[in-house]
Amino acid sequence: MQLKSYLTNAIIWLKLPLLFNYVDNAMKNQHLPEPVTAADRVLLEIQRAIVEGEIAAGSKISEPELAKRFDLSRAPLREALARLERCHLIERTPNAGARVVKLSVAGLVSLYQLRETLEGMACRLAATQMTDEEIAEVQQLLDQHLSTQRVREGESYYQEAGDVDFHYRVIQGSKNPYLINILCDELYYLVRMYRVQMGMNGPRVSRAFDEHKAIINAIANRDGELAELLMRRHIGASRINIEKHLSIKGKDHGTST
Amino acid sequence: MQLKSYLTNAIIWLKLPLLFNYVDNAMKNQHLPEPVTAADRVLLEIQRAIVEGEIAAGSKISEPELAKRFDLSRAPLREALARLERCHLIERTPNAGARVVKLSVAGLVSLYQLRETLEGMACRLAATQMTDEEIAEVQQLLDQHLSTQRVREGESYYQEAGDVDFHYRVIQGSKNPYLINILCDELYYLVRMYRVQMGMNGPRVSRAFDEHKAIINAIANRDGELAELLMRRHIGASRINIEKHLSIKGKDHGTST
DNA sequence: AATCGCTTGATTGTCGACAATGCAACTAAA
DNA sequence: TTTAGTTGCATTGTCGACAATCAAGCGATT
Repeated sequence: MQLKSYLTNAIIWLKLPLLFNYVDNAMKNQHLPEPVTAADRVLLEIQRAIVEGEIAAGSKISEPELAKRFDLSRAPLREALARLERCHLIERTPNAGARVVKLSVAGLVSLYQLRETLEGMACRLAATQMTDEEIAEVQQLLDQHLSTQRVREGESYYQEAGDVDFHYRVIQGSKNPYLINILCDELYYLVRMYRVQMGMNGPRVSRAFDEHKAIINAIANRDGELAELLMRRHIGASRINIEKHLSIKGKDHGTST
Repeated sequence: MQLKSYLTNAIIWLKLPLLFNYVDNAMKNQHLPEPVTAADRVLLEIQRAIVEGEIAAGSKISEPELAKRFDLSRAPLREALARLERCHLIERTPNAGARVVKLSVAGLVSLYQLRETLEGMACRLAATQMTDEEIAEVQQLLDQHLSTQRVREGESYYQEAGDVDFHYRVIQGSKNPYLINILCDELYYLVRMYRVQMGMNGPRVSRAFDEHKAIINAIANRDGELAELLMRRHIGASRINIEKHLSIKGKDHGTST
Protein backbone atom coordinates (compact mmCIF):
# COMPACT_ATOMS: atom_id res chain seq x y z
CA MET A 1 0.00 0.00 0.00
CA GLN A 2 2.81 2.34 0.94
CA LEU A 3 4.80 0.83 -1.94
CA LYS A 4 2.05 1.54 -4.39
CA SER A 5 1.97 5.10 -3.14
CA TYR A 6 5.69 5.45 -3.90
CA LEU A 7 5.18 4.10 -7.39
CA THR A 8 2.44 6.66 -7.99
CA ASN A 9 4.78 9.28 -6.65
CA ALA A 10 7.46 8.32 -9.14
CA ILE A 11 5.06 8.61 -12.04
CA ILE A 12 3.81 11.95 -10.81
CA TRP A 13 7.29 13.38 -10.38
CA LEU A 14 8.02 12.77 -14.04
CA LYS A 15 5.24 15.18 -14.87
CA LEU A 16 6.38 17.80 -12.40
CA PRO A 17 8.44 20.10 -14.65
CA LEU A 18 5.37 20.77 -16.76
CA LEU A 19 3.29 21.10 -13.65
CA PHE A 20 5.60 23.65 -12.13
CA ASN A 21 5.49 25.61 -15.32
CA TYR A 22 1.73 25.64 -15.12
CA VAL A 23 1.68 26.56 -11.46
CA ASP A 24 4.26 29.28 -11.96
CA ASN A 25 2.20 30.69 -14.75
CA ALA A 26 -0.89 30.61 -12.62
CA MET A 27 0.88 32.21 -9.69
CA LYS A 28 2.38 34.95 -11.78
CA ASN A 29 -0.89 36.00 -13.33
CA GLN A 30 -3.47 35.08 -10.79
CA HIS A 31 -4.15 36.45 -7.37
CA LEU A 32 -2.15 33.97 -5.36
CA PRO A 33 0.03 35.96 -2.99
CA GLU A 34 -0.31 33.01 -0.71
CA PRO A 35 2.63 30.75 0.02
CA VAL A 36 3.53 32.76 3.08
CA THR A 37 2.38 30.44 5.82
CA ALA A 38 2.92 26.71 6.22
CA ALA A 39 -0.77 26.01 5.81
CA ASP A 40 -0.71 27.79 2.44
CA ARG A 41 2.19 25.73 1.19
CA VAL A 42 0.71 22.39 2.20
CA LEU A 43 -2.61 23.49 0.73
CA LEU A 44 -1.04 23.94 -2.70
CA GLU A 45 0.70 20.57 -2.36
CA ILE A 46 -2.46 18.69 -1.46
CA GLN A 47 -4.52 20.55 -4.05
CA ARG A 48 -2.08 19.47 -6.71
CA ALA A 49 -1.99 15.92 -5.38
CA ILE A 50 -5.77 15.61 -5.45
CA VAL A 51 -6.22 17.27 -8.85
CA GLU A 52 -3.53 15.05 -10.34
CA GLY A 53 -5.03 11.95 -8.79
CA GLU A 54 -1.95 11.22 -6.69
CA ILE A 55 -4.39 11.05 -3.81
CA ALA A 56 -7.12 8.89 -5.30
CA ALA A 57 -10.64 10.22 -5.73
CA GLY A 58 -12.96 8.88 -3.06
CA SER A 59 -10.16 7.85 -0.70
CA LYS A 60 -10.22 8.72 2.94
CA ILE A 61 -8.00 11.50 4.28
CA SER A 62 -6.11 10.66 7.45
CA GLU A 63 -4.95 13.73 9.31
CA PRO A 64 -2.09 12.05 11.18
CA GLU A 65 -0.86 10.40 7.99
CA LEU A 66 -0.79 13.63 6.00
CA ALA A 67 0.78 15.48 8.91
CA LYS A 68 3.59 12.92 8.98
CA ARG A 69 3.95 12.99 5.21
CA PHE A 70 4.35 16.77 5.01
CA ASP A 71 6.20 16.93 8.32
CA LEU A 72 4.07 19.45 10.15
CA SER A 73 1.51 19.59 12.90
CA ARG A 74 -2.17 18.95 12.50
CA ALA A 75 -3.12 22.58 13.12
CA PRO A 76 -2.01 24.03 9.77
CA LEU A 77 -3.11 20.84 8.10
CA ARG A 78 -6.65 21.30 9.34
CA GLU A 79 -6.57 24.86 8.07
CA ALA A 80 -5.62 23.48 4.67
CA LEU A 81 -8.39 20.88 4.83
CA ALA A 82 -10.91 23.61 5.59
CA ARG A 83 -9.90 25.38 2.40
CA LEU A 84 -9.94 22.16 0.42
CA GLU A 85 -13.51 21.65 1.51
CA ARG A 86 -14.21 25.16 0.36
CA CYS A 87 -13.16 24.34 -3.20
CA HIS A 88 -15.11 21.07 -3.14
CA LEU A 89 -12.06 18.82 -3.39
CA ILE A 90 -12.85 17.03 -0.13
CA GLU A 91 -15.98 16.42 1.90
CA ARG A 92 -15.91 16.41 5.67
CA THR A 93 -18.38 14.94 8.12
CA PRO A 94 -18.10 15.85 11.82
CA ASN A 95 -16.31 13.29 13.96
CA ALA A 96 -15.82 11.07 10.95
CA GLY A 97 -13.10 12.71 8.89
CA ALA A 98 -12.64 13.82 5.32
CA ARG A 99 -12.84 12.01 1.98
CA VAL A 100 -11.59 13.10 -1.40
CA VAL A 101 -14.52 13.94 -3.65
CA LYS A 102 -15.67 11.33 -6.15
CA LEU A 103 -16.00 12.17 -9.82
CA SER A 104 -19.36 11.40 -11.35
CA VAL A 105 -21.41 12.25 -14.39
CA ALA A 106 -24.04 13.92 -12.20
CA GLY A 107 -21.38 16.03 -10.51
CA LEU A 108 -19.87 17.03 -13.82
CA VAL A 109 -23.23 18.10 -15.20
CA SER A 110 -24.05 20.15 -12.10
CA LEU A 111 -20.63 21.78 -12.13
CA TYR A 112 -20.77 22.70 -15.79
CA GLN A 113 -24.34 23.92 -15.58
CA LEU A 114 -23.08 26.39 -13.02
CA ARG A 115 -20.03 27.29 -15.09
CA GLU A 116 -22.21 28.02 -18.10
CA THR A 117 -24.32 30.43 -16.11
CA LEU A 118 -21.50 32.08 -14.18
CA GLU A 119 -18.95 32.44 -16.95
CA GLY A 120 -21.72 33.60 -19.23
CA MET A 121 -22.47 36.28 -16.69
CA ALA A 122 -18.76 37.11 -16.47
CA CYS A 123 -18.66 37.66 -20.23
CA ARG A 124 -21.71 39.88 -20.16
CA LEU A 125 -20.16 42.03 -17.43
CA ALA A 126 -16.71 41.97 -19.00
CA ALA A 127 -18.15 43.45 -22.17
CA THR A 128 -18.93 46.63 -20.27
CA GLN A 129 -16.29 46.51 -17.53
CA MET A 130 -13.01 45.60 -19.24
CA THR A 131 -10.77 48.39 -20.39
CA ASP A 132 -9.49 48.52 -23.96
CA GLU A 133 -6.01 47.75 -22.65
CA GLU A 134 -7.16 44.63 -20.83
CA ILE A 135 -8.97 43.38 -23.90
CA ALA A 136 -5.95 43.97 -26.13
CA GLU A 137 -3.81 42.10 -23.63
CA VAL A 138 -6.07 39.04 -23.78
CA GLN A 139 -6.08 39.09 -27.59
CA GLN A 140 -2.30 39.25 -27.59
CA LEU A 141 -2.17 36.42 -25.05
CA LEU A 142 -4.33 34.21 -27.25
CA ASP A 143 -1.93 34.53 -30.20
CA GLN A 144 0.96 33.83 -27.89
CA HIS A 145 -0.70 30.69 -26.54
CA LEU A 146 -1.48 29.53 -30.03
CA SER A 147 2.13 29.75 -31.14
CA THR A 148 3.56 27.98 -28.09
CA GLN A 149 0.90 25.35 -28.50
CA ARG A 150 1.88 24.77 -32.12
CA VAL A 151 5.49 24.25 -31.08
CA ARG A 152 4.63 21.69 -28.47
CA GLU A 153 1.91 19.56 -30.00
CA GLY A 154 0.25 17.17 -27.64
CA GLU A 155 1.56 18.80 -24.48
CA SER A 156 -1.79 18.99 -22.83
CA TYR A 157 -0.52 21.06 -19.93
CA TYR A 158 0.22 23.98 -22.17
CA GLN A 159 -3.26 23.88 -23.56
CA GLU A 160 -4.60 23.58 -20.05
CA ALA A 161 -2.55 26.56 -18.87
CA GLY A 162 -3.60 28.66 -21.85
CA ASP A 163 -7.23 27.77 -21.42
CA VAL A 164 -7.21 28.50 -17.70
CA ASP A 165 -5.44 31.77 -18.38
CA PHE A 166 -8.02 32.92 -20.91
CA HIS A 167 -10.98 32.09 -18.75
CA TYR A 168 -9.24 33.68 -15.79
CA ARG A 169 -8.78 36.96 -17.60
CA VAL A 170 -12.38 37.20 -18.69
CA ILE A 171 -13.63 36.36 -15.22
CA GLN A 172 -11.40 39.03 -13.71
CA GLY A 173 -12.72 41.38 -16.35
CA SER A 174 -16.20 41.14 -14.85
CA LYS A 175 -14.89 43.14 -11.87
CA ASN A 176 -17.42 41.41 -9.62
CA PRO A 177 -15.45 40.17 -6.56
CA TYR A 178 -18.00 37.54 -5.51
CA LEU A 179 -18.21 36.10 -9.00
CA ILE A 180 -14.43 36.06 -9.25
CA ASN A 181 -14.11 34.32 -5.91
CA ILE A 182 -16.56 31.58 -6.79
CA LEU A 183 -15.11 30.80 -10.20
CA CYS A 184 -11.39 31.19 -9.53
CA ASP A 185 -11.14 30.02 -5.94
CA GLU A 186 -13.97 27.60 -5.38
CA LEU A 187 -14.84 25.93 -8.67
CA TYR A 188 -11.77 25.90 -10.87
CA TYR A 189 -9.75 23.33 -8.97
CA LEU A 190 -12.61 20.88 -9.29
CA VAL A 191 -12.97 21.72 -12.98
CA ARG A 192 -9.27 21.05 -13.47
CA MET A 193 -9.61 17.78 -11.54
CA TYR A 194 -12.23 16.54 -13.99
CA ARG A 195 -10.18 17.64 -16.98
CA VAL A 196 -6.84 16.29 -15.78
CA GLN A 197 -8.14 12.95 -14.54
CA MET A 198 -10.14 12.44 -17.71
CA GLY A 199 -6.98 13.12 -19.71
CA MET A 200 -8.31 16.04 -21.72
CA ASN A 201 -6.07 17.09 -24.58
CA GLY A 202 -7.92 15.83 -27.60
CA PRO A 203 -8.92 17.42 -30.88
CA ARG A 204 -10.76 20.27 -29.22
CA VAL A 205 -7.56 22.29 -28.88
CA SER A 206 -7.70 24.28 -32.09
CA ARG A 207 -11.46 24.61 -31.96
CA ALA A 208 -11.16 25.98 -28.42
CA PHE A 209 -8.78 28.65 -29.67
CA ASP A 210 -11.23 29.77 -32.31
CA GLU A 211 -14.01 29.92 -29.76
CA HIS A 212 -11.82 31.93 -27.40
CA LYS A 213 -11.07 34.41 -30.15
CA ALA A 214 -14.75 34.78 -31.02
CA ILE A 215 -15.57 35.47 -27.38
CA ILE A 216 -12.92 38.13 -26.87
CA ASN A 217 -13.94 39.74 -30.13
CA ALA A 218 -17.52 39.98 -28.95
CA ILE A 219 -16.26 41.58 -25.75
CA ALA A 220 -14.11 43.96 -27.77
CA ASN A 221 -17.24 44.96 -29.70
CA ARG A 222 -18.94 45.51 -26.36
CA ASP A 223 -21.58 42.97 -27.31
CA GLY A 224 -22.30 41.42 -23.91
CA GLU A 225 -25.20 39.25 -25.02
CA LEU A 226 -23.23 37.64 -27.81
CA ALA A 227 -20.22 37.11 -25.57
CA GLU A 228 -22.43 35.42 -23.00
CA LEU A 229 -24.03 33.19 -25.61
CA LEU A 230 -20.68 32.17 -27.09
CA MET A 231 -19.20 31.42 -23.70
CA ARG A 232 -22.17 29.28 -22.71
CA ARG A 233 -21.86 27.35 -25.94
CA HIS A 234 -18.10 27.02 -25.48
CA ILE A 235 -18.48 25.55 -22.00
CA GLY A 236 -21.34 23.35 -23.10
CA ALA A 237 -19.17 21.83 -25.83
CA SER A 238 -16.39 21.28 -23.33
CA ARG A 239 -18.77 19.51 -20.99
CA ILE A 240 -20.01 17.14 -23.66
CA ASN A 241 -16.40 16.37 -24.51
CA ILE A 242 -15.53 15.42 -20.94
CA GLU A 243 -18.81 13.64 -20.39
CA LYS A 244 -17.94 11.26 -23.22
CA HIS A 245 -14.62 10.35 -21.61
CA LEU A 246 -16.14 10.12 -18.15
CA SER A 247 -18.91 7.73 -19.11
CA ILE A 248 -16.35 5.48 -20.80
CA LYS A 249 -13.83 5.54 -17.97
CA GLY A 250 -16.66 5.25 -15.47
CA LYS A 251 -17.55 1.85 -16.89
CA ASP A 252 -13.92 0.76 -16.68
CA HIS A 253 -13.22 1.32 -13.00
CA GLY A 254 -16.41 2.49 -11.45
CA THR A 255 -15.73 6.16 -10.75
CA SER A 256 -19.28 7.06 -11.67
CA THR A 257 -22.25 7.64 -9.34
CA MET B 1 -16.48 49.71 26.24
CA GLN B 2 -17.30 46.47 27.98
CA LEU B 3 -20.31 48.23 29.43
CA LYS B 4 -21.49 49.31 26.04
CA SER B 5 -21.17 45.72 24.91
CA TYR B 6 -23.46 44.63 27.74
CA LEU B 7 -26.00 47.26 26.76
CA THR B 8 -25.95 46.02 23.20
CA ASN B 9 -26.37 42.52 24.53
CA ALA B 10 -29.43 43.56 26.49
CA ILE B 11 -31.03 45.08 23.43
CA ILE B 12 -30.24 42.04 21.38
CA TRP B 13 -31.65 39.66 23.98
CA LEU B 14 -35.00 41.37 23.74
CA LYS B 15 -35.17 40.35 20.12
CA LEU B 16 -34.09 36.80 20.83
CA PRO B 17 -37.47 35.05 21.03
CA LEU B 18 -38.22 36.15 17.49
CA LEU B 19 -34.71 35.26 16.49
CA PHE B 20 -34.96 31.79 17.92
CA ASN B 21 -38.20 31.30 16.11
CA TYR B 22 -36.48 32.28 12.91
CA VAL B 23 -33.45 30.13 13.58
CA ASP B 24 -35.58 27.17 14.62
CA ASN B 25 -37.57 27.48 11.47
CA ALA B 26 -34.43 27.62 9.42
CA MET B 27 -32.91 24.66 11.21
CA LYS B 28 -36.02 22.58 10.85
CA ASN B 29 -36.29 23.08 7.14
CA GLN B 30 -32.78 23.70 6.00
CA HIS B 31 -29.76 21.45 5.89
CA LEU B 32 -28.24 22.42 9.20
CA PRO B 33 -27.51 19.22 11.09
CA GLU B 34 -24.61 21.09 12.56
CA PRO B 35 -24.57 22.14 16.19
CA VAL B 36 -22.75 18.99 17.15
CA THR B 37 -19.28 20.31 17.80
CA ALA B 38 -18.18 23.36 19.78
CA ALA B 39 -16.91 25.09 16.66
CA ASP B 40 -20.34 24.72 15.07
CA ARG B 41 -22.08 26.29 18.04
CA VAL B 42 -19.75 29.28 18.27
CA LEU B 43 -20.03 29.67 14.50
CA LEU B 44 -23.78 30.14 14.76
CA GLU B 45 -23.31 32.58 17.63
CA ILE B 46 -20.80 34.74 15.79
CA GLN B 47 -22.74 34.56 12.54
CA ARG B 48 -25.79 35.90 14.32
CA ALA B 49 -23.75 38.56 16.13
CA ILE B 50 -22.26 39.82 12.88
CA VAL B 51 -25.49 39.71 10.90
CA GLU B 52 -27.31 41.55 13.69
CA GLY B 53 -24.55 44.13 13.95
CA GLU B 54 -23.73 43.22 17.54
CA ILE B 55 -20.19 42.94 16.26
CA ALA B 56 -19.87 46.09 14.23
CA ALA B 57 -19.22 45.98 10.49
CA GLY B 58 -15.61 46.81 9.71
CA SER B 59 -14.37 46.13 13.22
CA LYS B 60 -11.34 43.99 13.87
CA ILE B 61 -11.76 40.46 15.17
CA SER B 62 -9.50 39.55 18.06
CA GLU B 63 -9.05 35.82 18.47
CA PRO B 64 -8.09 35.94 22.16
CA GLU B 65 -10.97 38.26 22.94
CA LEU B 66 -13.58 36.11 21.23
CA ALA B 67 -12.11 32.98 22.77
CA LYS B 68 -12.49 34.53 26.21
CA ARG B 69 -16.00 35.77 25.42
CA PHE B 70 -17.28 32.37 24.34
CA ASP B 71 -15.11 30.54 26.86
CA LEU B 72 -13.32 28.15 24.57
CA SER B 73 -9.91 27.65 23.05
CA ARG B 74 -8.66 29.30 19.90
CA ALA B 75 -8.65 26.06 17.92
CA PRO B 76 -12.42 25.72 17.40
CA LEU B 77 -12.65 29.48 17.12
CA ARG B 78 -10.27 29.49 14.18
CA GLU B 79 -12.35 26.76 12.59
CA ALA B 80 -15.37 29.01 12.98
CA LEU B 81 -13.49 31.98 11.54
CA ALA B 82 -12.52 29.92 8.52
CA ARG B 83 -16.18 29.26 7.82
CA LEU B 84 -17.10 32.88 8.43
CA GLU B 85 -14.60 33.84 5.78
CA ARG B 86 -16.25 31.29 3.53
CA CYS B 87 -19.58 33.09 3.74
CA HIS B 88 -17.92 36.48 3.27
CA LEU B 89 -18.78 37.81 6.71
CA ILE B 90 -15.14 38.38 7.62
CA GLU B 91 -11.96 38.98 5.65
CA ARG B 92 -8.65 37.55 6.77
CA THR B 93 -5.15 38.58 5.85
CA PRO B 94 -2.24 36.33 6.82
CA ASN B 95 -0.41 37.35 9.97
CA ALA B 96 -2.69 40.35 10.36
CA GLY B 97 -5.99 38.94 11.55
CA ALA B 98 -9.61 39.19 10.52
CA ARG B 99 -12.00 42.10 10.09
CA VAL B 100 -15.76 42.04 9.81
CA VAL B 101 -16.80 42.88 6.29
CA LYS B 102 -17.87 46.43 5.52
CA LEU B 103 -21.20 47.14 3.90
CA SER B 104 -21.04 49.29 0.78
CA VAL B 105 -23.13 50.18 -2.22
CA ALA B 106 -20.59 48.56 -4.52
CA GLY B 107 -20.67 45.36 -2.47
CA LEU B 108 -24.45 45.30 -2.48
CA VAL B 109 -24.60 45.73 -6.23
CA SER B 110 -22.07 42.95 -6.83
CA LEU B 111 -23.87 40.64 -4.44
CA TYR B 112 -27.30 41.22 -5.94
CA GLN B 113 -25.99 40.97 -9.50
CA LEU B 114 -24.87 37.50 -8.56
CA ARG B 115 -28.12 36.68 -6.80
CA GLU B 116 -30.10 37.71 -9.85
CA THR B 117 -28.15 35.36 -12.06
CA LEU B 118 -27.97 32.45 -9.62
CA GLU B 119 -31.51 32.50 -8.31
CA GLY B 120 -32.73 33.04 -11.83
CA MET B 121 -30.87 29.89 -12.77
CA ALA B 122 -32.36 28.14 -9.75
CA CYS B 123 -35.86 29.01 -10.94
CA ARG B 124 -35.15 27.78 -14.44
CA LEU B 125 -33.92 24.46 -13.08
CA ALA B 126 -36.64 24.21 -10.46
CA ALA B 127 -39.27 24.45 -13.19
CA THR B 128 -38.09 21.10 -14.51
CA GLN B 129 -36.69 19.49 -11.38
CA MET B 130 -39.24 20.10 -8.63
CA THR B 131 -41.86 17.46 -8.02
CA ASP B 132 -45.53 18.37 -7.94
CA GLU B 133 -45.54 17.68 -4.21
CA GLU B 134 -42.69 20.07 -3.54
CA ILE B 135 -44.38 22.80 -5.55
CA ALA B 136 -47.69 22.31 -3.74
CA GLU B 137 -45.85 22.49 -0.43
CA VAL B 138 -44.32 25.85 -1.33
CA GLN B 139 -47.67 27.25 -2.44
CA GLN B 140 -49.19 26.11 0.83
CA LEU B 141 -46.29 27.67 2.73
CA LEU B 142 -46.81 31.00 1.03
CA ASP B 143 -50.42 31.22 2.19
CA GLN B 144 -49.35 30.22 5.65
CA HIS B 145 -46.69 32.94 5.75
CA LEU B 146 -49.17 35.47 4.50
CA SER B 147 -51.62 34.75 7.31
CA THR B 148 -49.04 34.82 10.10
CA GLN B 149 -47.67 38.02 8.60
CA ARG B 150 -51.09 39.64 8.63
CA VAL B 151 -51.50 38.78 12.28
CA ARG B 152 -48.19 40.29 13.23
CA GLU B 153 -47.90 43.44 11.18
CA GLY B 154 -44.54 45.11 11.32
CA GLU B 155 -42.70 42.15 12.76
CA SER B 156 -39.94 42.20 10.23
CA TYR B 157 -38.44 38.94 11.37
CA TYR B 158 -41.49 37.01 10.26
CA GLN B 159 -41.32 38.58 6.87
CA GLU B 160 -37.61 37.86 6.80
CA ALA B 161 -38.16 34.25 7.82
CA GLY B 162 -40.89 33.76 5.24
CA ASP B 163 -38.85 35.33 2.50
CA VAL B 164 -35.77 33.29 3.31
CA ASP B 165 -37.89 30.17 3.47
CA PHE B 166 -39.42 30.76 0.04
CA HIS B 167 -36.13 31.45 -1.66
CA TYR B 168 -34.60 28.49 0.13
CA ARG B 169 -37.24 26.10 -1.20
CA VAL B 170 -36.85 27.25 -4.78
CA ILE B 171 -33.07 27.01 -4.57
CA GLN B 172 -33.30 23.49 -3.18
CA GLY B 173 -35.71 22.72 -5.99
CA SER B 174 -32.95 23.27 -8.54
CA LYS B 175 -31.36 20.03 -7.28
CA ASN B 176 -27.94 21.40 -8.20
CA PRO B 177 -25.69 20.84 -5.15
CA TYR B 178 -23.09 23.45 -6.11
CA LEU B 179 -25.71 26.10 -6.75
CA ILE B 180 -27.42 25.25 -3.48
CA ASN B 181 -24.14 25.46 -1.60
CA ILE B 182 -23.26 28.87 -2.98
CA LEU B 183 -26.63 30.46 -2.38
CA CYS B 184 -27.60 28.91 0.94
CA ASP B 185 -24.23 28.55 2.63
CA GLU B 186 -22.00 31.23 1.17
CA LEU B 187 -24.14 34.16 0.10
CA TYR B 188 -27.28 34.21 2.21
CA TYR B 189 -25.75 35.28 5.49
CA LEU B 190 -24.29 38.34 3.80
CA VAL B 191 -27.61 39.05 2.11
CA ARG B 192 -29.33 38.87 5.48
CA MET B 193 -26.67 41.15 6.96
CA TYR B 194 -27.48 43.83 4.41
CA ARG B 195 -31.19 43.45 4.97
CA VAL B 196 -31.10 43.35 8.76
CA GLN B 197 -28.65 46.19 9.20
CA MET B 198 -30.52 48.35 6.72
CA GLY B 199 -33.67 47.69 8.70
CA MET B 200 -35.68 46.16 5.87
CA ASN B 201 -39.34 45.67 6.69
CA GLY B 202 -41.00 48.44 4.74
CA PRO B 203 -43.90 48.51 2.33
CA ARG B 204 -42.43 45.86 0.08
CA VAL B 205 -43.89 43.07 2.20
CA SER B 206 -47.18 42.54 0.41
CA ARG B 207 -45.67 43.16 -3.01
CA ALA B 208 -43.02 40.55 -2.27
CA PHE B 209 -45.75 38.02 -1.51
CA ASP B 210 -47.41 38.64 -4.84
CA GLU B 211 -44.12 38.26 -6.63
CA HIS B 212 -43.41 35.03 -4.79
CA LYS B 213 -46.77 33.67 -5.83
CA ALA B 214 -46.18 34.60 -9.46
CA ILE B 215 -42.83 32.84 -9.41
CA ILE B 216 -44.10 29.60 -7.93
CA ASN B 217 -47.01 29.64 -10.35
CA ALA B 218 -44.60 29.91 -13.27
CA ILE B 219 -42.68 26.97 -11.85
CA ALA B 220 -45.93 25.04 -11.41
CA ASN B 221 -46.65 25.69 -15.09
CA ARG B 222 -43.17 24.35 -15.85
CA ASP B 223 -42.32 27.67 -17.49
CA GLY B 224 -38.64 27.98 -16.58
CA GLU B 225 -37.92 31.06 -18.65
CA LEU B 226 -40.76 33.05 -17.11
CA ALA B 227 -39.84 31.91 -13.60
CA GLU B 228 -36.25 33.01 -14.20
CA LEU B 229 -37.35 36.38 -15.51
CA LEU B 230 -39.73 36.99 -12.60
CA MET B 231 -37.12 36.02 -10.06
CA ARG B 232 -34.52 38.32 -11.58
CA ARG B 233 -37.00 41.16 -11.52
CA HIS B 234 -37.99 40.31 -7.95
CA ILE B 235 -34.39 40.43 -6.74
CA GLY B 236 -33.65 43.54 -8.74
CA ALA B 237 -36.55 45.35 -7.04
CA SER B 238 -35.31 44.17 -3.67
CA ARG B 239 -31.84 45.51 -4.46
CA ILE B 240 -33.10 48.93 -5.39
CA ASN B 241 -35.07 49.00 -2.17
CA ILE B 242 -32.02 48.28 -0.03
CA GLU B 243 -29.79 50.51 -2.12
CA LYS B 244 -32.01 53.46 -1.25
CA HIS B 245 -31.69 52.83 2.48
CA LEU B 246 -27.96 52.13 2.22
CA SER B 247 -27.11 55.35 0.44
CA ILE B 248 -29.07 57.29 3.05
CA LYS B 249 -27.62 55.53 6.06
CA GLY B 250 -24.21 55.59 4.45
CA LYS B 251 -24.25 59.38 4.55
CA ASP B 252 -25.28 59.31 8.20
CA HIS B 253 -22.53 57.28 9.77
CA GLY B 254 -20.21 56.40 6.98
CA THR B 255 -20.78 52.68 6.50
CA SER B 256 -20.33 53.05 2.78
CA THR B 257 -17.17 52.52 0.76
C1' DA C 1 -26.32 -19.73 15.17
C1' DA C 2 -27.47 -15.04 15.31
C1' DT C 3 -27.91 -10.78 17.64
C1' DC C 4 -26.95 -7.65 21.14
C1' DG C 5 -23.73 -5.35 24.13
C1' DC C 6 -19.18 -4.32 25.61
C1' DT C 7 -14.52 -3.32 25.02
C1' DT C 8 -10.70 -1.81 22.47
C1' DG C 9 -8.54 0.82 19.05
C1' DA C 10 -8.07 4.69 16.25
C1' DT C 11 -9.51 9.20 14.71
C1' DT C 12 -11.18 13.66 15.35
C1' DG C 13 -12.03 17.72 18.40
C1' DT C 14 -10.05 20.65 21.89
C1' DC C 15 -6.70 22.68 24.85
C1' DG C 16 -2.74 25.46 26.66
C1' DA C 17 1.91 26.97 25.61
C1' DC C 18 5.57 28.39 22.47
C1' DA C 19 7.52 30.63 18.24
C1' DA C 20 7.29 33.97 14.60
C1' DT C 21 5.56 37.72 12.55
C1' DG C 22 3.65 42.36 12.24
C1' DC C 23 2.38 46.84 14.36
C1' DA C 24 3.28 50.87 17.13
C1' DA C 25 5.53 53.81 20.06
C1' DC C 26 9.82 55.81 21.21
C1' DT C 27 14.49 57.54 20.33
C1' DA C 28 17.85 59.70 17.81
C1' DA C 29 19.79 62.01 14.00
C1' DA C 30 19.38 65.15 9.94
C1' DT D 1 10.20 69.20 12.80
C1' DT D 2 10.52 65.26 10.23
C1' DT D 3 12.26 60.84 9.19
C1' DA D 4 14.70 56.73 9.80
C1' DG D 5 15.83 53.06 12.89
C1' DT D 6 15.07 50.30 16.90
C1' DT D 7 12.79 48.23 20.53
C1' DG D 8 8.84 46.31 22.79
C1' DC D 9 4.29 44.49 22.73
C1' DA D 10 0.37 42.29 20.98
C1' DT D 11 -1.48 39.11 17.72
C1' DT D 12 -1.26 35.26 14.75
C1' DG D 13 0.78 30.71 13.37
C1' DT D 14 2.36 26.32 15.05
C1' DC D 15 3.12 22.55 18.11
C1' DG D 16 2.43 18.39 21.13
C1' DA D 17 -0.71 16.28 24.36
C1' DC D 18 -5.31 15.28 26.19
C1' DA D 19 -10.39 14.36 25.87
C1' DA D 20 -14.45 12.93 23.36
C1' DT D 21 -16.42 10.54 19.84
C1' DC D 22 -16.97 6.87 16.43
C1' DA D 23 -15.94 2.13 14.22
C1' DA D 24 -14.92 -2.54 14.61
C1' DG D 25 -13.93 -6.88 16.78
C1' DC D 26 -14.88 -9.97 20.41
C1' DG D 27 -17.66 -12.38 23.63
C1' DA D 28 -21.94 -13.45 25.99
C1' DT D 29 -26.73 -14.42 25.86
C1' DT D 30 -31.15 -15.95 23.86
